[in-house]
Amino acid sequence: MSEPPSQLLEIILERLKESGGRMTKKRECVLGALFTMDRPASAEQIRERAELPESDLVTVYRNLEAFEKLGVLQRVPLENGTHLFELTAPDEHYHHLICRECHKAERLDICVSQELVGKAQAHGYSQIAHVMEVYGICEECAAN
Amino acid sequence: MSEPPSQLLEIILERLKESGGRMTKKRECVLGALFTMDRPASAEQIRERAELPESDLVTVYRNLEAFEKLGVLQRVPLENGTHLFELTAPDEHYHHLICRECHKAERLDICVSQELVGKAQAHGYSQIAHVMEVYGICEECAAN
DNA sequence: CTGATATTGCAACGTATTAACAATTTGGCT
DNA sequence: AGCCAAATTGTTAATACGTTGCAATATCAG
Repeated sequence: MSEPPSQLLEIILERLKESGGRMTKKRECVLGALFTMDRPASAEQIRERAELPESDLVTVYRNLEAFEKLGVLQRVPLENGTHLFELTAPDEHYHHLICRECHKAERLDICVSQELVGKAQAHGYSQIAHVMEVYGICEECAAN
Repeated sequence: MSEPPSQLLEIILERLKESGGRMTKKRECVLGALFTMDRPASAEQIRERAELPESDLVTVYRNLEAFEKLGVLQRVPLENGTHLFELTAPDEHYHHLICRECHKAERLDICVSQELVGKAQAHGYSQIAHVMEVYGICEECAAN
C-alpha cells in the first residue's frame, strides 16, 4: 500500500519549482541515484551510484542539502558522527537498524513521535525533531 | 531514590583497577570535572571544567574513551555529528532533549529499549545499542 | 533571446577526533 | 624504599567529513 515512486518525484519537482530551485543535470543525476537506492547511503555511495567523478562530491553534498531543505531527504546519523541519506516523503520519517560494521541500514517499523513531541513541548521546546537509531552487528558481519 | 554519587565513583575505581588501568592526576581532573557536570558536556567544556590547558584536549579525549570502555560514560550525539559526554552508571543510559541552538541537553524520562532490542534481535543483530535524542529550540533561544 | 539568479567547479578551509611514538608516570612487587 | 613492566601523557601531525568563497556557467521565466 505504499505510494508509487512517481508520486514522490512529482512532489519533489513541485517543491523545487515553488522554492525557485532549478533542475540541473547534476541534480538530476543525484536525484536519480537517490531513487535507485534501496537503503540509506553515504554521500560517497550516492556519488558513485550517480556515476559522478570524485570531484563532484561537493555537488552531491550541496544537492543533499537542497533536498533536505525541501523536506524530502532524511539524514541518518551513524555512531561515528557521519551520516547516511535517504529520500523520504514529506512528513514521514523512519528509524533504522544499522550494522556498525558494514553500515548497512534497514528500516524499522517503530516510532515514538507523539510521546516525544509532547514531552519536548512540555519542556518549552519548539521546532522539534528526533532521532532514534539502533546499532548492532548484522548476521553476515558476525560470521567472520 | 537515586544512588549516592560516591557509589558510582567506587564502581569506576573498581572497574579501573580490575581492568589494569591507573589513576593519574589528569585522569582525576577529568573524572572530577565529569562528576561536577549537571548536563552532558562537550570534550572542550570538560577540559575547561577540569582546568586543563588547551593542549590537554587530547588527554581528555583519551580519558573519555577509557571511561566509555569501562561502561560508565555515555556519548550523546548532536545533529551536527559531534558529541556530548556524561557519566552514567553501568547498564543505565538516558535519552535527552537537546537545544540545537545552545546545545544544552536535559534528560528525558523515556525509554524504549526492550521493544527495540527485541526487534533488532529478531533481525539477527547482536551487540545492540541504540540512540534516541530529541532536538529542538529551547525557550531561552527561541526568545531572540 | 535575455537577464537575474541558482548552481557548479575548484580550491582551500574548519572542526572534531584519532594516530604515532618517544618520554614519563604509575602501582604491584621485592 | 626502590625497581620494572605497562599504562598514560606530551607533542605533533594526520584523517575524515563536511563546508565555504568566489568566479564561471547553466537554467528558466518573461
